[in-house]
Amino acid sequence: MGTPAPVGKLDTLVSLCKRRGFIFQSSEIYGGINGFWDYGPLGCELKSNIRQSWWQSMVRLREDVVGLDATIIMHPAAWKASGHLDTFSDPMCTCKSCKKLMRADQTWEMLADNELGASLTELHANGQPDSGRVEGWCNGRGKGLAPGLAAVRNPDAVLAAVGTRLAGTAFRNFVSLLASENPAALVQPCPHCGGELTEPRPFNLMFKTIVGPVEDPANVAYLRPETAQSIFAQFLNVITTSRQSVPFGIAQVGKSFRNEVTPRNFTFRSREFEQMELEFFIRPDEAIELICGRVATLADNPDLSAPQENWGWQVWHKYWVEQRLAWYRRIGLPDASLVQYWQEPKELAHYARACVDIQYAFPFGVQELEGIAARSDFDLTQHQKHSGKTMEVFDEPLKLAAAKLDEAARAAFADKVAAEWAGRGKSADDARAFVAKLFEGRYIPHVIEPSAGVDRLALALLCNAYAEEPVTDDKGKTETRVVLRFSPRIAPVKVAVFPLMKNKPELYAKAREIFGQLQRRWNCFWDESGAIGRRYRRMDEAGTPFCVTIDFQTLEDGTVTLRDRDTMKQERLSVAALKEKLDDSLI
RNA sequence: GCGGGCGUAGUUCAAUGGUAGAACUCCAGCCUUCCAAGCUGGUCACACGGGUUCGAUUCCCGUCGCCCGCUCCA
Repeated sequence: MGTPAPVGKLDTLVSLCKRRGFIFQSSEIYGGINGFWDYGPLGCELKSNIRQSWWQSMVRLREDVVGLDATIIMHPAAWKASGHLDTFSDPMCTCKSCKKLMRADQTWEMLADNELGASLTELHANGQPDSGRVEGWCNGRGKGLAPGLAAVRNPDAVLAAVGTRLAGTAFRNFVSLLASENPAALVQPCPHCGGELTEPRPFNLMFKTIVGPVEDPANVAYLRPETAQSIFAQFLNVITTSRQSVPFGIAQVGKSFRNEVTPRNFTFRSREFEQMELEFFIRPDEAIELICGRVATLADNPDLSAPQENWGWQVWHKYWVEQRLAWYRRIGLPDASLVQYWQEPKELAHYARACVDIQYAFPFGVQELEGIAARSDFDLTQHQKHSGKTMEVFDEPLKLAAAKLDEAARAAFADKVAAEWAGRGKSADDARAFVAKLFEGRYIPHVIEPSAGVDRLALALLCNAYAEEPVTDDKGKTETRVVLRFSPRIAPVKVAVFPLMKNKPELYAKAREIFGQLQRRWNCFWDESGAIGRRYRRMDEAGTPFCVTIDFQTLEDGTVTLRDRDTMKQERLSVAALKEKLDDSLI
């Protein structure tokens, strides 16, 4: 086997994807459209195999996960509840000097976090800036830190104009005075260079559309930016019809849409993309404690091979991380190419308790394939608030466990939970109301969310599979063989079938017969044209793991040759043995 | 959205103010008893739209797309 050559530049892969029919630019005959990609004959098989493998492992092989296939367009209120309507339309500013783009509501925060901000804070001296120092700063250090700041570009005029107003003023006002050519109209400075920011402009990260024939603001709806929300919105229907109870999960695969600022890196960041999401609902830790007496955490070093009754959210979260990593290994991504990135507490969304990114080392950098978040009961709570429908479940074991406690034990438990919640900055009253519900066997489930991108994974599999290797023929001529070493389980075409020669009718007929048999079980490819070696190489570029050739010996003893993509070795075996071998490799 | 670079067959590259050329690929035929062989023939391109010009693939403008950087990434 030759040395796998990593895809150094994405261009080579993009070119192969087009040449072999994996991925095309959307609407290419019209010049293409930025951020949208189509999957050709091989690409759609690859994606289909990814989806099927995911579904198999997440739904079919489990008894505690069921499926859902919801619409892309939902009631707009769902997006209000989820928070997307607000967070996906953040006003953005551009700096007129350095041209950087940033969220308008974060500029002060960014300033507070950087060197420029620190330097200005020092200069501000709690509202008692020294005018000499300010002037010195503008002529000195400020030139490096804030080349765009008005007071740096033009210190004499600006400092004269603001005069004594610098003293005794608040920090933001102080900075704004330095940032403005016109002290009457204060501007907010760019946190990067001190330059003038444009007025905040709205950015719409969700695609809008109109439902119904009348184009009226009341009819605005959105293409979903994630599939997860429909799972939460259908939570009650699924739980009442599926005979599942917490802990259990709802899985969904489907398209999502985000009006990305910058689609980049081939299909990696697309505006239309496909997600594979699981929302796995679990009991709140407090319920586990009532039922089991104690909550298992990672500190207990739990065995993660099979779920246990006493697992708290932390263990469930870790369990899903391990499950997902095992799946990536199974479909052919080596451990060495995967990175587990545990988000720092300050990076987490406010409702998230933990989030792990599973990242892959793409040619353009280590980037996220999947995020596994512990989202507490945030989502269901939001939908409960906005829809007015209760998202509480009734948990019989919990009610029975609570019934065994006497008044004193209940009070002690309530006190303990109230104290814990207070420690996390939550209201003690809420904690007591929550505990009262728990004693009735009721709670809003918490959720662990493994959310993966189909397109990103397809790209990772392509990058991982791509290899170039030198091949020397009998005459000593060396050429480069391009081969996609997909795991057979996700390879778009499993078996290619070739008659050794096409102008021998008996050979041809036998080959067609065998092709017909294999075709019923696997995605097969028929190729009768060109030299046999050429046909093998074509299949190498498509990533087809096996090629079966029917030759004259087949007519005599019924055996065929099976050629292995990776080793290029051949073995001769009967058709029955061939099927068995393929079964072993492909299922 | 901003700045820079780029845009010629499927791919990789030429040439040109006067109707675009090659290699490989692809297709067909012949040949061929296992790794891109050979022979013959064939298909396929100046991203799109304006402008200048007798004439534009070439010069100019705009749009779109791709790449790089900034930015965004619940």
